[in-house]
This record gives sequence, structure tokens and C-alpha cells, in this order.
Amino acid sequence: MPATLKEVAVLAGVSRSAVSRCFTEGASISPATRAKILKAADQLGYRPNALASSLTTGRTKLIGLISDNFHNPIFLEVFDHFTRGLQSRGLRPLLVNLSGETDPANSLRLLQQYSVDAAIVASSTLPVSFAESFAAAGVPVVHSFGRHTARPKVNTVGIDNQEAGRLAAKALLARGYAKIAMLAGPESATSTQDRLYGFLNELKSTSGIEVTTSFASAYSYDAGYAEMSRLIAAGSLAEGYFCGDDVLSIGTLAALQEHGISVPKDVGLIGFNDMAMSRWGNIALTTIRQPIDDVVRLSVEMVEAMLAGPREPKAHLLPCELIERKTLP
Amino acid sequence: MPATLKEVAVLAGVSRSAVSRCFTEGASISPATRAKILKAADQLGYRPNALASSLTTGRTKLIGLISDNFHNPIFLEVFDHFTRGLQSRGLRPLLVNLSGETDPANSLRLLQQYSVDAAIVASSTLPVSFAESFAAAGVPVVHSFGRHTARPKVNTVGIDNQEAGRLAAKALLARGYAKIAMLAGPESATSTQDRLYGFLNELKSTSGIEVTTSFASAYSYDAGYAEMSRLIAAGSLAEGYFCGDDVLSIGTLAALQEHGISVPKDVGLIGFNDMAMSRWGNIALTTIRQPIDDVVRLSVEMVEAMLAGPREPKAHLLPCELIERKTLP
DNA sequence: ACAGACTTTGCAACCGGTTGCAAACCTGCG
DNA sequence: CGCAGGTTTGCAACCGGTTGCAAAGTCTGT
Repeated sequence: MPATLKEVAVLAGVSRSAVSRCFTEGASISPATRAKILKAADQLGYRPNALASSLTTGRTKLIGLISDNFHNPIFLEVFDHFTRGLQSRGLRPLLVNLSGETDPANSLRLLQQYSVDAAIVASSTLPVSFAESFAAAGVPVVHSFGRHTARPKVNTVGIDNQEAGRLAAKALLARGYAKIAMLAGPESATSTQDRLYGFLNELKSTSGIEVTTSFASAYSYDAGYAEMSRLIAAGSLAEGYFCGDDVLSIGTLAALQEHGISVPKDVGLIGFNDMAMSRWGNIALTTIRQPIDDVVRLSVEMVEAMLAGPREPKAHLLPCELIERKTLP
Repeated sequence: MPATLKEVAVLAGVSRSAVSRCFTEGASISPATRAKILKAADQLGYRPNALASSLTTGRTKLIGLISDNFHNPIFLEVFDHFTRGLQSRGLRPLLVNLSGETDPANSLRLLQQYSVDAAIVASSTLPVSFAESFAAAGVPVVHSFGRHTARPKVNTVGIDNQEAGRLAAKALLARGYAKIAMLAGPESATSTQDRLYGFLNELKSTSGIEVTTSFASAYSYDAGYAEMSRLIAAGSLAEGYFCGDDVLSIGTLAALQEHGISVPKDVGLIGFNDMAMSRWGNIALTTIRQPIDDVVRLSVEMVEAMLAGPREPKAHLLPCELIERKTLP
């Protein structure tokens, strides 16, 4: 339907190369012909076909954006940041919803078929190997919210989950709690493992603390509600809880309230993420903020750097921060 | 990097056309050559280049997914449904974040350059003209959550906002309130206008009811909080409120609680959307559910139908439903 | 007016596929 | 064995662009 380069060339009375050059940054073309071409193009409503040109240039400006998290509200913020960041650099996000799939083969094939210039894996739960198989197939990739390693095989922007666990432990210790617990997310998620590790490690250094751990089946309200209900029924609540995620915390909070257990009077609670709604007055969750704007910004910058040329994979590790609200005394 | 059709042809000892046919549904090819080609393709890790083939076939299977709403948690649910629905049909969502832009020109140009097969405008706030300019440019389009018109110029899947307004009014009237108000979203949003219209219309039929209306500056927590705070300060609260959106409701709720005004004892509240978190125990918002799964399903079906061939634009109008929880007595 | 240097232009080949057409290949049948 | 009919195959042109190369054009200085 839209006009092609050839039609513009005919109308402007020049060769196809001239038209092509007219729309290529820094190509050699005289002001006179450029004006002629622009006029003709405008008249026909011509738009260069990005896909056709990608065939010869080898660049599509398409970036695969892969995620397995379409349920946690924090990810709407993540998508907002990513789409804006990519768009402002002239890149186009091709969105892939993993929806439970953990094998990279399908999404890899798909993104290869569309010759994306790079891929972003946005997930705190997928194993390192997921992003690595993109790199192995020659697709430049950055793993956002991925696990930090000293010698990364792929570009990674992660947050310091261990340090976050320590931060949470310190906050609970500071309240003088003797019975402290973590209500973690799915045991298989790398982020869960790291937060738990840091948490336990910090608690080890203080003696006389009783520590327990349990795992929710997902980073979700229902999972948090279910797990806390189970704990209440079992009858052995801790005094202070570190929840592996804000949504999980809110489910936990609901279960506690339902049983007349007051937060923070009877039980203290600390979440993780600082999603927009944790700030809301009726929730007011004390939590650990992860700098998603920085994670996304650095990720997009890494994508840009990779497009500019091959480079050694790097790993960024970003610090988290305790945000005090009303679920800890 | 990935192998090309030509390389497969050489390795298999056949012509390029043969290879092409091997990967084209329903093309004429003998089992023997097909086996040879498959073996060679497999050996080279060949993946047909979707973009190159789009050049001749005129189909990219790319679908522009345009939204201006990356802040309301309900839209994460929307994106989840859309991406799954499109993917399951072999279509690929190219995501466009309008981020405040209301002129379709840029996104239209962008999607034309990537020769998307169709576009989905997912927004309850954009004017009808937005989607129409896509149609005018020859890009098949469906406006999801768009305003219903009897003679639509573009495919539309919308919800019955007027009926929803009436539903809310009836629910408030049923509580015997005499002072009833709507705390609506931005005045410019078509969804706001329609909900308000239905709401006021229903109230007209009962005499002796005092009705007021105010508008929040956005469909957001902060806007709801601010507007309700203003109303409280002004000192003339109604007995029952219909809020134009759930997030707005939660902001409203927070402002009320903060001033020691009890919901639903002192003031009744009814929201709109039934997003996942409205169900959460600590919020328990009485609200009007919009069937986003149906909206999305029908939208994707319409996209599919448009791809199959040109057709008259249709408009679906889907009913909403009152969900009773704890913010109305 | 002309050599030399630099800029602008068009030709033609190419990117990775698809497809109409006609030739080559199979069948089965008389 | 020859032939009609259908099936499989390759040729070559095409989709909408880009780009190396050499020819053509412009400008400068003398």
C-alpha cells in the first residue's frame, strides 16, 4: 500500500540509489536533488521500509524483550521503563511472554527469525543459562534482574540480592526480635536463593536467634496468603518476617489481619521491591527498594554498546535500599 | 550468522526454490527431497528469515500493540492476555508506549516502516480518531477498550461504560443514599464521559437525590488521593461515591481513612475495573468488573479476521458486572 | 581554457527469501 | 511401448531496499 522507493525515484526523475541516499544519514547527495526527492517522497507519503533495508544492512533495530513475569505489578513499571528507553534510542521492543516456558529454544528461534539486533531477558527467576543460550547462538543479550557472577558469560544487570537479605536481617535484628523468619519466593528462583543466603548469613553472626524459612509457591498475593495461613495454622509464628517480594508481603499481611494478628504490633514485616502500591497509604509496606530505573537504564545502555560492536560481557551489581514505612515498629 | 536458504540448498544439492517450498505450508515437494533438505537444514541450524519472506509475501505477522497506559496495574493483565493471545496464533507483538503522546502520526509512521500486519490500540482514553487514522492509512486496526459507536469506522471492542455507570448508580441508590457523587477520571477520556453519562442518567430517574461530580487529573492513586483530600477539605462529602477506576478508588480510600472517615460505615465506595488487587483482603473493593479477557480475546479474533481479508468494521459492546466486596454496606 | 581534485550520480549486484512458468519426471493405462 | 495426466523441480524475475565502483559533473587555481 505505501509508496516504494522506486516510485519516488520515478516521480523525482532520479535513480533509486539517489532516493536511498537521500534517506541515509551521511550519504553523499546534493542539496538540489535532495529537495526534489523530498518533495516527491512527501507527495507520495513515502516511508522507507525498515525491514527491507535490514536485509542489506543487517540491522533491524528490533530488540527482543523477554519476560516470564506478567503478574507482578512491578513489571508494568519495568515494561514502561524499557519501552521508553528503547524507543528514545530508535529501538523497537518485540515482546515475548514466556508464560511458564523455561526452555529458551522457542523464544530464541522466534527472535532469530525476526533477526532482532539484541535481546533483553527481564527476569529475576530464570537461570543464568537461559540468557547464555542466546549469547551462544550469537544473539547479543543482556539479562536484566539476573544473577550476578564474577565472570559473567553474558551482560547482566542485577541487584545485590545477598546484600538485600542482609539489610532485611539487620532491620529485623535492630527491632530486638529473637524469632526471625524468611517467607521466601519459589525455591528455584535465583533471586530467592541469594536473598535467603544473605539473610541467613547475617543472622548467623548474632547468637540466640531462632531462624525459620519457608517458601511460597510463587511471587504472588495468593501464594503469600496461602503460605502465611499455613504458618498461622501450624501455630508457630516468628516475630519478624522478611518476605521475598512486595506482592507476597501483601498476601501475608492479609492473612495476618484476617486472623487478628496486628502488624507491626504483634508481627513485623518487611517486603522487597518497593512497587508503586507499597507506598499507598492503606498498605504502607516497609520494604527494600530495588532501583528498577537504574537496572533498566543500564540494560538499555548495554544493549546500545553491544550494537556498536562486540565487547566483553560485564555484570553490574546495584545496591538496594531500605524504605521504612509502617509494617515494622 | 544463521545459515541462509542458499547454503541449505547447496548442501542438500537442490535449488533454492526447493528449500523455500520445503518450509512453505502446502507447497508441492516430494518426500525424498523434503527429507534431504530437512537433514541439511538441521545440520546447519537453518531458520527461515521471517523478514525476508515478508518482502514477497507481504505479511510480517508483526502486530503493533499501542498503549498509553503503563501505570495502571490492570494493564499488566491486559498485556499478559494480549501477548499470549497473539503468540498462540503465531503473531508477534511490537509494543509501542505512547507515553503521553496523543498524536497518532509518529506511531503510525513507525508501524508502517515495520510493515505490521495490523495494529491494536489498547486504550480507554484515546479518542476514536486515533485508531481511525490508522485505518485511513490502510493499516488494519482494532481499538480495544475503545468507545462504542453504532456505525464504527474501525473495529472496536469496548465495554458498556454507560451501563456500568447505571449499574453503579443503582447500587448506590439501593443503599438509600441521598447524596451521591461520582469521582471521575480525566474529563477528556471517553470512558469517563460515558460512565458519567450513564451514572447521571440513572440518578435522574429518582427524585430527591443530590448529585455532585468531580474529576481526578488521571486514573492514578495520587490523583484519587488528591481529589478526595480536596473534597474532604471543602467539607461537603457525599454518602456514596462511584470512582471511575480502581486505582483511583484506592487513593480515595487512603484519603478517607487518613481523615478517620470509615468505609463503608460513613461513606460507601464503588470502584471500576476489578483489577487483581481489588480482590486482595486488605483492599476488598466493591467494584464493577470489566471482562478484559473477553475484550482481548475478541480483539485478537478481529485481528485474525482482518488478516484473512477485508471486512466491514464491527463494534462489540461487552457488559460489565457488579462485584460486591466490602466498601459498600 | 585546462588539469587535477573533489563531489554527485547511476549501474548493477546483492541481501534472503517467494513464485509463475515451463521443462523434466513420474504414474498408470491402452 | 507410447502417451495422457499429474507431480516435482529449477529458472529467473521479483519484493524494497543498499552499496562498491566507475562515470559524469563541478569547482578550483593557474
